[in-house]
Amino acid sequence: MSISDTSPSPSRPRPASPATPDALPAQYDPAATEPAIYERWDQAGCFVADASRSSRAGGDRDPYTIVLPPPNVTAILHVGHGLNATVQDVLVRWARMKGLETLWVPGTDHAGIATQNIIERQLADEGLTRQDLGREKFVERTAEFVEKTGGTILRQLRAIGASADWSRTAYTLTPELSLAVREAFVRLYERGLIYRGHRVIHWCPRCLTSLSDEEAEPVETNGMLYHVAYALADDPSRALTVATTRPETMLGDVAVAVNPSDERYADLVGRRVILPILDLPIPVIADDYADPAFGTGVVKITPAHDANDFEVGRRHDLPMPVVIDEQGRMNEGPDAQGRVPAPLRGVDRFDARKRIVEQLEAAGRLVKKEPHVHNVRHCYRCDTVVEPRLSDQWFVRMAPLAEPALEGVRTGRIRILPERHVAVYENWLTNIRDWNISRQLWWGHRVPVWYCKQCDPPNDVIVSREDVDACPGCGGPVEQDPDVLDTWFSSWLWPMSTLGWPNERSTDLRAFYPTDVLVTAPEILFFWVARMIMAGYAFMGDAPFHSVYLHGTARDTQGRKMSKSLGNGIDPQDVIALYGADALRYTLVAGMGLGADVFLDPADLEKTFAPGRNFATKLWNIGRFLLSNAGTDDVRPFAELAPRELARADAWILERLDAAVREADRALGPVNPGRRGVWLPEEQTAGLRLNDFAETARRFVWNELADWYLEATKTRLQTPGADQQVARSVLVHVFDQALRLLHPIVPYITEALWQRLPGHVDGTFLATARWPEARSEPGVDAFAADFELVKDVVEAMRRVRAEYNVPPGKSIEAFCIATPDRRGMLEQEFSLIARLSRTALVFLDASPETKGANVILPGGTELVVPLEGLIDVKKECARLTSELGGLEKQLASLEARLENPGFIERAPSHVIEAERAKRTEWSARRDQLRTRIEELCGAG
RNA sequence: GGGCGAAUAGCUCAGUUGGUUAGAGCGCCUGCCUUACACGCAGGAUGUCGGGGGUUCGAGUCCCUCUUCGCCCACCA
Repeated sequence: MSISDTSPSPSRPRPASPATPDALPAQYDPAATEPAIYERWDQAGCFVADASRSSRAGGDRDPYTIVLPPPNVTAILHVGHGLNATVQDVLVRWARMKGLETLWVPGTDHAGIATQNIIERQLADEGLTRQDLGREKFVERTAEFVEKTGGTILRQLRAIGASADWSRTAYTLTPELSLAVREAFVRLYERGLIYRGHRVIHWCPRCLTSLSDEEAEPVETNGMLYHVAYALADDPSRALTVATTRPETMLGDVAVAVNPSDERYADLVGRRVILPILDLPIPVIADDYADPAFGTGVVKITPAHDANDFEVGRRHDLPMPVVIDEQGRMNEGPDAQGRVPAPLRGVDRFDARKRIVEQLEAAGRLVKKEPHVHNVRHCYRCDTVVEPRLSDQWFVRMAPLAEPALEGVRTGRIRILPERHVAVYENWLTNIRDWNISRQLWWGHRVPVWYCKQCDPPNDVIVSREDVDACPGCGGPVEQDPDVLDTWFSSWLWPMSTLGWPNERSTDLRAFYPTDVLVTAPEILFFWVARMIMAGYAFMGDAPFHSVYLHGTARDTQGRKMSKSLGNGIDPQDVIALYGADALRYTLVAGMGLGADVFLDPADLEKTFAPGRNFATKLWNIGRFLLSNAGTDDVRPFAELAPRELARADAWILERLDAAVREADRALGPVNPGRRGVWLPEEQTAGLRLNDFAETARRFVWNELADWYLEATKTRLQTPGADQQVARSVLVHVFDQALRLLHPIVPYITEALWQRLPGHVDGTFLATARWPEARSEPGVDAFAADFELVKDVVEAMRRVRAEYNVPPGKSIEAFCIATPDRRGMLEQEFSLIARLSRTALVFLDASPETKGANVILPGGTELVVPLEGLIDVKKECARLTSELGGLEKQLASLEARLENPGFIERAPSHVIEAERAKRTEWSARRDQLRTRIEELCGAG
């Protein structure tokens, strides 16, 4: 029997490994392994949470809950989702293994504008508009589309290993979640926090809807500043020059404003100027809004098409003519009264700008135009330039909601990581503006407001949790508000609504709310995170989570954000197909400091994901080694081993394992703030260092377990006897623990290997196995520490061999001078050292006469390597002299420090102690070095 | 305009309340097909810690200042 070697190395034919029934294929094949493993986890219900086990519902486990930031229901997976989901999965798997009742709620968002836009594009291809279809048909069609194609992304998340509880998959438009939306609206209305406002809002002329402030994104734009002369009505020889970037809006001008303190224009206030083109007289008013330092200090006032001008208009009780229609064309709206000249009617706003500038020029009213850089807001969904527009919308009064949300962060109930975002959060909440929540769309939650068609006044509003058929006042017919709610009005309820709110007796809500960590990108801190916190306090009286983890962005090698439009994205599925989900996850986690961006090269997936792929291969090969050495026979249970049976290498690797477990727990940090529910100052920024966790685990497995323990144990494993059993037992135990440690990052390969470990119980999964715990205190095991000296000696010998080009196959001898206890230990480890360094130690009581390469190790152990014929005495002298020089310099500054009265007086005693110990150590080494130099080079 | 942050090895970044000779990964150089692994093994090189000033016995770490880059907010028409 021989193992199947599917891919023989091209450069060297490999002999078959020793035959064992459990031997693994030489090559790990993620594509064949991963889907099958996921299927088994799923079928075994590994990811399904049990509310009754939560300590909040009478169970004995602390709950741990994460809600997935719901991707748009029409989204397809990109690397940003992959990053986001990987972070959550690492945390969730870690918590699950730590024994918490862990729930990761997945789901999707109906994404009002985004989804509606997709369907409208489809219709456009068919030559139709949504109006052609009608509202009901349109919504039907969209729902069908979502039904058919939606949720693709959730299936894709499974492929990357996301251990979400799919039995609880949520969607913002289900009846349950729609109920939550209505409840929230009605409660806020009843508290007086929702109102209908008539004001200038951001309007997207392409999506034909209003937008919130957050949805209208400022884009720096190179525009023109036009200076236009408005002649005085009573003195045509004089004119006021106003500056504007948007001349087309002058059709809606109702005044020009100057600052009340501006002496240049003091005499003009109250007089009138002639609005060019229309030849309309409009007043000159005084208002603080006009900045004397900007331009000419005179500003034209267009209340219907500028939010600031609107405020000025209100203060001065000015008319507010609308001159641009919903589509962004010049047209007569309310109050316009002939302000749009016939030739301009129906002309697009940007064409109209050109024409008006031409007309002004022709009329000699254009004083000058100059380039001007300013921010222009664009629709966050379609990038169209947003039009400020006067209209009626529903608003949420935010200031009262912001108060507890600010308090929650200030008191440590919620922490935001990285911490620098706290300032941004506080700044936004302290200056918060009311939230426009109505959208003139068809896809979304309908505003739960009805208007009676008969009552007087006719627009009396009826706000209701249930659908309304007749006016409760007069019994007459009613009409529902045509608008839908902002998508984020359902998203901000997500942590509650997915768990059953508003049903406050819902088991899930009781067992799992508040949730634990919210993992997302900083871009939606305001859109979503801050609003969820507000909703949590407003409706549940508590924060929805205790930690906000804001991760970085995936960028290409030039630092550009990965995006579809730039074509510099990476499809996670390509990476999974090529190298496996584990390789993807490992690479992302290892490359991602707290809040730091991840740099990936879309042009070279091979190189980009090599760290993950290589690491998976390494793990696989350790597994192969283990199974071929310990895979067939029964292995002694590790717990039965007596300490005195252990070899130094065993003690050492066990100590390193404990250190790795401690470090991993420290990197991931406290799971939650504990019973107090409030973070202590010292915990405020602790944990969630996924890259530190990955590095700790990698270092342990690769640099300690594979590089040293495996190498040190090979002979023992191949020599039958009691010690072989000990070595096998330790090896299996340590690898088992290592797989547990790594499982949150690379779940598939660790599960595949773990299930094949000797002693594995059928039907048990690493995904639900217990997280390792450190058994020992750091640094107390002297036996383990001995191995460090063995390592030092081996490394020193390897260095000497490399430096003097000793052929790898050639064994050499080295003289070793050491204190009796160290010498005794090294004598016991003679054969191990000999094998690892190909050097035989010859123990001497004093320095040998022979000249050779010299190494002085910490602790006074000295090695002299004769190397006849190879050693260049001059070179060796130079090397030692330079080493001595460096040491003397360091020693001198150390001495100076120790003789500095200020240091002795003020430095803490442990620092002084350490410095003194260092001085002793260094002096000894200096003396040794001097002696060797004298012996070696003294004569010459 | 306001606020926040960053500047440490070629690259990406650690560096905890000031206290060993400033670290890691990747990359680079040298040698090696050593029966788990060449997706590997062994060894190596590399930093006036952005500039200047200050506090201190002691500064990558604290303060000031300058420079250069980010990010967020904002009503410069």
